[in-house]
Amino acid sequence: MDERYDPARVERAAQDYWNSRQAFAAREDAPGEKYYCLSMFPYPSGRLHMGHVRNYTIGDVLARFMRMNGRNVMQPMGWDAFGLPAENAAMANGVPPAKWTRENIAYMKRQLRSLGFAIDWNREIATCDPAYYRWNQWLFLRMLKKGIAYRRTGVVNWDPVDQTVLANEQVIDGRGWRTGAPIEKREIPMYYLNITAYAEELLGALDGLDGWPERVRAMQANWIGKSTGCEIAFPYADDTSAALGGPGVLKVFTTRADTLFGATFMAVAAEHPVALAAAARDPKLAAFVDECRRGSTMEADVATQQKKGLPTGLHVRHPFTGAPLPVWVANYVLLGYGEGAVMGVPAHDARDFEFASRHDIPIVTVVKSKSGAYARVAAPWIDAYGEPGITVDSGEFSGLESAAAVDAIAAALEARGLGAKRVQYRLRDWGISRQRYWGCPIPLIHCEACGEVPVPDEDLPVRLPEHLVPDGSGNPLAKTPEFVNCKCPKCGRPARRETDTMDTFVDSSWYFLRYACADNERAMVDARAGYWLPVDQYIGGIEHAILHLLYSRFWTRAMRDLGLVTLDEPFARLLTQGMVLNHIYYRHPEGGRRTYHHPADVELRDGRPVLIADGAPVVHDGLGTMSKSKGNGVDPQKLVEEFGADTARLFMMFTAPPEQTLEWSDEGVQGAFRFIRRLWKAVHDHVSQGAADGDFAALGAEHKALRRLTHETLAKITDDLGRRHTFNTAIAAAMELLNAATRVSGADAQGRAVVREALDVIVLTLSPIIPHVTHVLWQSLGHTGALIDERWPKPDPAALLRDEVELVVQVNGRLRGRIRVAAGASEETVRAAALAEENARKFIGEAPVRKVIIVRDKLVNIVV
RNA sequence: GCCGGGAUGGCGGAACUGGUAGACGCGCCGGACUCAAAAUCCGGUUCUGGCAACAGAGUGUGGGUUCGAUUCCCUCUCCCGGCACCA
Repeated sequence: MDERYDPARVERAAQDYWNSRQAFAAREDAPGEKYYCLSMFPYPSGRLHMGHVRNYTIGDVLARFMRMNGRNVMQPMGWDAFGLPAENAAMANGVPPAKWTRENIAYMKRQLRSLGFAIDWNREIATCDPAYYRWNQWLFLRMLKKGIAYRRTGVVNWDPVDQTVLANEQVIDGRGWRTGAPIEKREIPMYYLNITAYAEELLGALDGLDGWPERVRAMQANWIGKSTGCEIAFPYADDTSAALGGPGVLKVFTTRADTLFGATFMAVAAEHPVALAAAARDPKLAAFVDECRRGSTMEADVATQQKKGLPTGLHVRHPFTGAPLPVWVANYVLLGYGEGAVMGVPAHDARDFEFASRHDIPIVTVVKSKSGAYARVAAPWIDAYGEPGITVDSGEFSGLESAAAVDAIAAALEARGLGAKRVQYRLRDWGISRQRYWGCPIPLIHCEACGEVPVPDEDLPVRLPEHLVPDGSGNPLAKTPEFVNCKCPKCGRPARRETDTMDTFVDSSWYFLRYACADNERAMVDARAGYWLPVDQYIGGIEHAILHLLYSRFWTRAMRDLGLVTLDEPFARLLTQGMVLNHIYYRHPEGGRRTYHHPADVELRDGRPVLIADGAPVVHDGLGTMSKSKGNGVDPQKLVEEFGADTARLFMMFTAPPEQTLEWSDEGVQGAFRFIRRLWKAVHDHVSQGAADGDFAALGAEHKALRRLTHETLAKITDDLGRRHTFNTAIAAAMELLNAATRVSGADAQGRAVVREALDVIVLTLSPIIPHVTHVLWQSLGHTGALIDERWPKPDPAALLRDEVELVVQVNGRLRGRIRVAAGASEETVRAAALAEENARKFIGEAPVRKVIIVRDKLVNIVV
């Protein structure tokens, strides 16, 4: 073998071997239990970034590990190819999104191949291919028929200058990102998927997802947001009946019906009918309603904005006392949640308290919390005011515990027909219509005579014309007559094709099913999906913890209810990897724009960051995700060219556990490269000494210790890779073993045998992480078979036995000494040895020993 | 604002079920090799005191439970992810 490690040569050799044998093509009839290993597919933005490298390396390590453990592994890859960035690139460069996207895919595919991932490229899909998205359309029509999809109006951001709908991220401080024009809200017809019908099931099934991180399950549960409460109807007072043209009720939903007697006002959303009716007669109110409607609908904005309100002058009546309650319009009440109206109980709700204090609305205490001995709620607000307790001043419902009061009040309301207990979810239905070009067309035709008509199955897919270039002023589809103009499938008269496209979350909600049968042109899924699904291990960024994963769980169930799959949950186990960060440095010249500088161009002088080029200081802006705008990205391509794919993979896996954020470090890359070179040299030195045919029959203490370490390390790496997914500690253990193996005196036959065994174990167990170099080293070590076809080794129990163990001796929990005792020594022996330990005795002194705690094979704690 | 997560040497991190804090790597310091440098190899490296043995302090803040807490409970601070049209 070569004395020098040459990554380019090694990686070409290994990849040529795998490619020539189609080593990673997955077959349904191959032996072994199936293992479907899936990493979230990338958006083809142009170049791979480090987050991708990290994501796909994690998946690849698991896929290769499982393959060596006898599993029939499938690891596919594809492209989340529709979306906004392609339209932005088109506007900037005048290139059609289709061309831009396909070129990006070709380039990124080459990059992925260079990293040596064990991917079955035969199953590759791109969501922008008609062969894929036709099934979006096909399923959408079935959902429409079954009532899972439906049409209603929804609110969008409207840029009045560009005459176009903007995404939330294109709205900056309430203005269009390109035009700077104040954004208006518009209500337009859209299609929705009835995910709320599945809320209960999606919530309940979280308990069974024990292969998912607890935090993701918690986030999903909170997102679904089930609350059990009470619907309460407040009858209109005469003024409100008059304004709305007849009697009626104002409905609210509350989880705190026990505070009903503390309600001193009502608050409704700006779009609520009562608000609109009042605004019609009051210009000031109309202006306020208008202002609210212009404001952001983003939850974060709504929650942090100043709470504002105006009285409508109208009233409703308390359902029990009949007392009139003023109705306010408030900007913190959303039409989309609950009934679009809330009852204001300032004494027991922090938000209502703030609102009432500002507007001089009375505060009436009706619950005494068990802990707080207050008689009356008064400023400042304390959390105890909002806690449940015993009701007071609540008529016939006084003196009850909150829970009992809720029950009693709900029953009384129900008897009067003014309310009932009800379950409410925070989750909203999923609006999938996008007024954009680069997405999957919604397969509907609008006919003046027949209304909304589905495109017949035989006409699917509705193909997206690929030559268009968006210019930022509306959806180019709508301006393309050959797309829009069509015949009504029902009556044959001229009709208009729907020009909205689908949310890209639709594309990603079922791609994992399509990998199982990507070549099937006749059906969306077939029996092979039954074989491969569910995904055994899904790997992706934590930023997808809620939306993508929840939509996929819903979509899978929808397909189940349409009889296409028998699956409930698509992803059995989930690993959410952390982001890849790098330092951010910038300069901010007077009156100029910030200029960012790459961390590689910055060094520390006397603890202060300066630009190497001119030695003048730069500002350190902490750590952030690698991005073009912050100028702190590192190109995986350069990394692979300079150090090789194995170093890139090793660095990613070693530097942090997968779920944590990972900090980029050029020195860390060097360290990873150095380790591979050290491993190469160790194998080279070993094999250049000739055969290693000694046996393990009568080893000396030093060789016995190395052999024990070899098998302890094997056991640890197996556990770290297979169960804990802590690749960093697995690598650390392999490094320790290499350090020990290169230190042992291995010139004699037995020494050579134990060193050889250690090297075999290191090469085998690191092969999922650094597959290229280990592929070549395995051959150098004299093995004839290919490493990828080897079985994962098992530790030899005999090698793990110890004669002696070292115990820590503590006095009152403080470390005072160490003792060595025979393995399996009795507690009495251990106790006596500990009490005899010299340093420990100094600390025991004359004091009587009160207790001795013995933790087997670990420590003895003497309590005095 | 709400929901979720995090904070350990100079740095990334380890300590898995309450039991030796700092594995492994980086950086730094010293040495070997070299005409020299790079590379490589060997040794040291939490802080304070001490020649040393050893002692004291120490896991973001303040408190609690325990023989024993980085780990469990409460409080606060700061950082990160998500908040429904970025993907």
